[in-house]
Amino acid sequence: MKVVFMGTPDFAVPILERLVEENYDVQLVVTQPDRPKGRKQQLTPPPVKVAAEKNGIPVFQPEKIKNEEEWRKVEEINPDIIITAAFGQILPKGLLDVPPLGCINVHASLLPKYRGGAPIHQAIIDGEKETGITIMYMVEKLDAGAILSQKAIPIENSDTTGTMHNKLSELGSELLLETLPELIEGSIVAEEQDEDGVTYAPNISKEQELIHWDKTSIDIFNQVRGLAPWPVAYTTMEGQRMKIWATEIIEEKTNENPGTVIKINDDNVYIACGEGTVLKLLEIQPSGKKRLDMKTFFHGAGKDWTSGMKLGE
RNA sequence: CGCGGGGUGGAGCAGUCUGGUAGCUCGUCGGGCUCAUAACCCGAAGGUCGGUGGUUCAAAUCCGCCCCCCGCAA
Repeated sequence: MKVVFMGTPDFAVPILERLVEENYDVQLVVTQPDRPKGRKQQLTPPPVKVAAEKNGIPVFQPEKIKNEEEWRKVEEINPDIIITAAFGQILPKGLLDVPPLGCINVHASLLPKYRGGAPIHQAIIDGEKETGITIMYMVEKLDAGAILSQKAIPIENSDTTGTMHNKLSELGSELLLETLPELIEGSIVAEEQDEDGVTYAPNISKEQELIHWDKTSIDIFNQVRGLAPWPVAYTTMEGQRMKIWATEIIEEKTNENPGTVIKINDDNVYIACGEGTVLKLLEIQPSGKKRLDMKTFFHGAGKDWTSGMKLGE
């Protein structure tokens, strides 16, 4: 059985690798073109490309798979199935119709919730207590196809997008390997998504990275861990940008205005949030500096911090 | 050549503008106090000040080139 795998970032790598390990005949890996990355704008291959080359699988990097001359190249392989995971491009109808077993996608949410490109981030930002993996058929509309299988896992308070990303990537590869045999046998029945339960998780925008201190400590706590380790929530201090990597909710109330540094003792810093709630900072990163825990920060650049200062200005 | 911050004992920083014996908050090690301690007191070790070339009687500090880290932008 010929498999074509389509994926791009780290999330897709374990999924591809497990397929190869289980001896699925992955004949072609389709991934995004190398993109300039970082300060130096260095052309960097996507992680999936690296993994594919390591396994000696041919790689195809179309600029736009929508273009017929591009997807026809995939058709030439005559794949029995196309499996995607965070590919980053929408497959055109013509290509969706190519494989006899269909095109299936490994998506990091419990569909119909969180359709879109940032399901893990959004679930955590929303304070969800669980999320999961959905494997579904692909249709023209984004993440809207009939569901083949689904598996949930809890989101702990200690989880961030980073930790969930790893857990879900692993869960995704497991679920895929469980689902594939059933799909091939035809013993599985796909279920249409409940359109009433649909929510969306579009890619994180710049605005979502800024912390609004008038939100409650719980909301900010969730925002911070939902954006860690990428792209990371930030605030400002005397005009300087400052990333917030980790926080802790404090069960106290305050009358201070949101954003005010209300208390500093030793390495503990408490910030007033909305509705009188309080948040403690654990790890921050001033612009141009490295990520520091508060104790370390106060040994150096944070020496002059005093209560009464305001964040977000 | 995209914009900007930075590289100073193990950590985080000051000192650079106005060259002249390298400092702060911690950590480490030894000793003391204590029932005890992450607390307190006393003492010690530890730095070619990113690299390289230059200016100078003298360079962490001024000038040139290179390397690395980070924030923004893409």
